[in-house]
Amino acid sequence: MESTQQDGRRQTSTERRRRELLEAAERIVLRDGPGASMNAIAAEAGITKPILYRHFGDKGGLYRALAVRHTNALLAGLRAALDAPVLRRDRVEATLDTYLVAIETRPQVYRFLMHPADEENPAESGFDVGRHSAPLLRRLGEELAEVIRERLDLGPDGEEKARVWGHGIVGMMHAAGDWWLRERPCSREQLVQHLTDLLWGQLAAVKDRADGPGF
Amino acid sequence: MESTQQDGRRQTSTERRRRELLEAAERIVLRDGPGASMNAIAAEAGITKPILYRHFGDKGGLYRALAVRHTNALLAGLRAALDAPVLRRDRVEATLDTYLVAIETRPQVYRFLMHPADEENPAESGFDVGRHSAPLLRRLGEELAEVIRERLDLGPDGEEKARVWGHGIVGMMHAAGDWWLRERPCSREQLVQHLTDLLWGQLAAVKDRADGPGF
DNA sequence: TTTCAAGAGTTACTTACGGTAACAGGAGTC
DNA sequence: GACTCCTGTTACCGTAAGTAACTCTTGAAA
Repeated sequence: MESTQQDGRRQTSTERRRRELLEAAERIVLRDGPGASMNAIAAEAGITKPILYRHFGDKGGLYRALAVRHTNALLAGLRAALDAPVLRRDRVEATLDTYLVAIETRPQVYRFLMHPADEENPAESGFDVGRHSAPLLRRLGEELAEVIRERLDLGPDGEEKARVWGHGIVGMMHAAGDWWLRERPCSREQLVQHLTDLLWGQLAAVKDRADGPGF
Repeated sequence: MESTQQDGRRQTSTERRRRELLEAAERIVLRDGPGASMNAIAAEAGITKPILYRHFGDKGGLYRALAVRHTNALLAGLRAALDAPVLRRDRVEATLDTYLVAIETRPQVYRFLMHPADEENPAESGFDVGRHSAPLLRRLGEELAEVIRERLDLGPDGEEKARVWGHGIVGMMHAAGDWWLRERPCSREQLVQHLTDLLWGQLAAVKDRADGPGF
């Protein structure tokens, strides 16, 4: 009994330490971008490199641990919007908006999670670094595919179609959000409306221009 | 006159050399992935590092030059499909298919252009490197937005909507293509059909499942 | 013909970063 | 008291980006 409790205490102790290290890492990554060095992170935590390596294996491990944290938070929010008991179109709008609010309110975290390149000063580290967008986007795509599959009646090849749509819609949301966050050409509400219009078939329904070639 | 000709000859000479270096770089990048070292590239070209730096400034410059090459080739193909004098739906299908054929036939080039991480052996270079997807995707999005704007009558805020749709559709194509290329869950034709169905408003039109909650 | 300018090329170096021994306390446990 | 485990250190290795300083060749111009 006592030994079990002891093990428990030790476990929580190392886990707490790990959390502290992750928080230090996060501060530095938010300050220096994904190119932050292990030395810098260790210094911020008040220790030296080898401890980081003992906790996270390698730099990828540390970054993965950081990414998992934020990814889980984002996914929880999206799941809630996706499961809301409202009309389909409202649900789509709510989900898009949830995602956009997330990237709008914490752009640094977003850049870390999604954006590989063009960080900070281009003279740094030669070219670029960091990047984990692919895993996150794939997770999002699979989640959405599952929701689509279990909600919609897509006929014989519905399984396949649901997955294509899931990844496609996530990609649309991601690319549009990335561009919007960079250029801010319109309000969030307008962006959501435009995207929902697109998903609601307006591309097929809208007329050709009078003056264009118009096929 | 003679001096002008001289300058011309010198210019073409250095440009030819630059092209040769880029071709060597391409061979190595295709062999070693985006983590290819400048030393390896120089060796492949039969020279040493400083020459590469004189030609391209830094590693980013070299990679950018490589990316521009392929990006231009891809864009030319897409523009042709986008401008074909056929019905709108056929044009959309042709454009999607053109993109998918490109990434299917030269996946290594695609990975280099788009994909930052998960290359090769994960133990290399600590974490990951390379990446320029953002510039390419942004260019594609802007191109598509222009086509949409000049072809379709989108009403008062059509300018804005065209840009949102351009980036959104490109993102959809990219994400779906990336996932498809990795998992190959269906034929290219089926993928094109599913994506076109999505863009044609099937998400709005399709019925709820009989057994689901069905909002 | 000599001279000059410029490009191609080299060796050898610096700097920085990821990652790894090897070692030194300190706190609980048998 | 010896054992073990965790935390922490210093000092190092390998590799890769990027630079400085020098040489060689070539082609034009005086």
